[in-house]
Amino acid sequence: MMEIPVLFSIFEIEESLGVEEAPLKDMLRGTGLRYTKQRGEVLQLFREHDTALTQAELEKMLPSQFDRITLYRILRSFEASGLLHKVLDDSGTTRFALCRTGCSEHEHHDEHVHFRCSSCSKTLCLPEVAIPDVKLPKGYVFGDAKLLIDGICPECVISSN
Amino acid sequence: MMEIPVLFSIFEIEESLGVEEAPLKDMLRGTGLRYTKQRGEVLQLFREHDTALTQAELEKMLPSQFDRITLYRILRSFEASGLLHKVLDDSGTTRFALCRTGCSEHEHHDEHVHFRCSSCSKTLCLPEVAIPDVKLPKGYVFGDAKLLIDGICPECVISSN
DNA sequence: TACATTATTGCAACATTAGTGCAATTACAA
DNA sequence: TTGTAATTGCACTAATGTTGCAATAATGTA
Ligand SMILES: [Mn+2]
Ligand SMILES: [Mn+2]
Ligand SMILES: [Zn+2]
Ligand SMILES: [Zn+2]
Repeated sequence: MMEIPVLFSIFEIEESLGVEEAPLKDMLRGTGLRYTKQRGEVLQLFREHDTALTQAELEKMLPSQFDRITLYRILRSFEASGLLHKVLDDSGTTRFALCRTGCSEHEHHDEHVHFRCSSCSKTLCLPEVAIPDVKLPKGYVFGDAKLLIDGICPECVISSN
Repeated sequence: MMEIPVLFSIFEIEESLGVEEAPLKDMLRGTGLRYTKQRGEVLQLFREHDTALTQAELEKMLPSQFDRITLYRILRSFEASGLLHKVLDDSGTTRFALCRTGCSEHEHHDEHVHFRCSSCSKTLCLPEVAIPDVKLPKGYVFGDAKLLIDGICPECVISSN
């Protein structure tokens, strides 16, 4: 079959993906994951929000409606490759948030505090707040720690004035 | 109808409930909850364990098999009256543990660390380990904190020698 | 003890979340 | 362009969470 002339450079093609899509591709490929429209949309949502999100919340925000199971598997694969981390909760549903630099498929480094606002019920990552050391009783071997603080977030404090 | 003679004193009746049942009654009534066989069994299980338990785990341990919904509601009512508190988890199911003294339906005082052993996967309450203070960024109002530490528990450390 | 009142239980029904298997489709690299 | 392997969508199943309501049981009072 005849070769079709190249109409666009690779850069023009990347640009045609939109402002954010090319970096998304890099982020995904950097972890060994293939880029798909669905994965791009999910990752983009996490980049637009600094909050931990549930699957249900994501479904409402996604630009294209795709299969629930696909989303389920995307979240798990993102976690496995160090793109997302689970955020502890006592609600019974799983929450994920974007990992900061340094997380990989081998190890997560999200030793920061999470904050849940009891007013707007958002769960925020506070990457600048480290989890303080805790002295465990004799015999316990420390692995890692997760800290969730409940309270009122700055936005809700302001709007309540 | 003829009056039936009293055969047992109130103390003998309480004793006939078994060693632990009378105190259970007191615990429940102290919080305004009625004593029932089902509630007694659930509370007894929590008293026998120093770990946080899921509904599924409780169902396997309960001496009498009663309705799933009843257990669901017992756990929620126990939490509401300050008998149990939720424990952080990322498995997707809710975990409860026995509250120490000082919790009421108005307020929970479980500012202690929880420890999850990655070997035996038990989640233990460490009431003697307080959650350290955390300095939040400007604008955030602190409510309360929950800290879960992953690692190896003393029992599992010993048995791995 | 008997009764009235009110809380609790069990059942039915439904909603949400989790998870697996497999065939069709798509991404990627040769 | 094409082959291969990863990813997706669909069907289906399991587990957990939640509410309404009628039957039942616990408690206080007479
Ligand atoms: Mn985070
Ligand atoms: Mn506890
Ligand atoms: Zn808020
Ligand atoms: Zn252990």
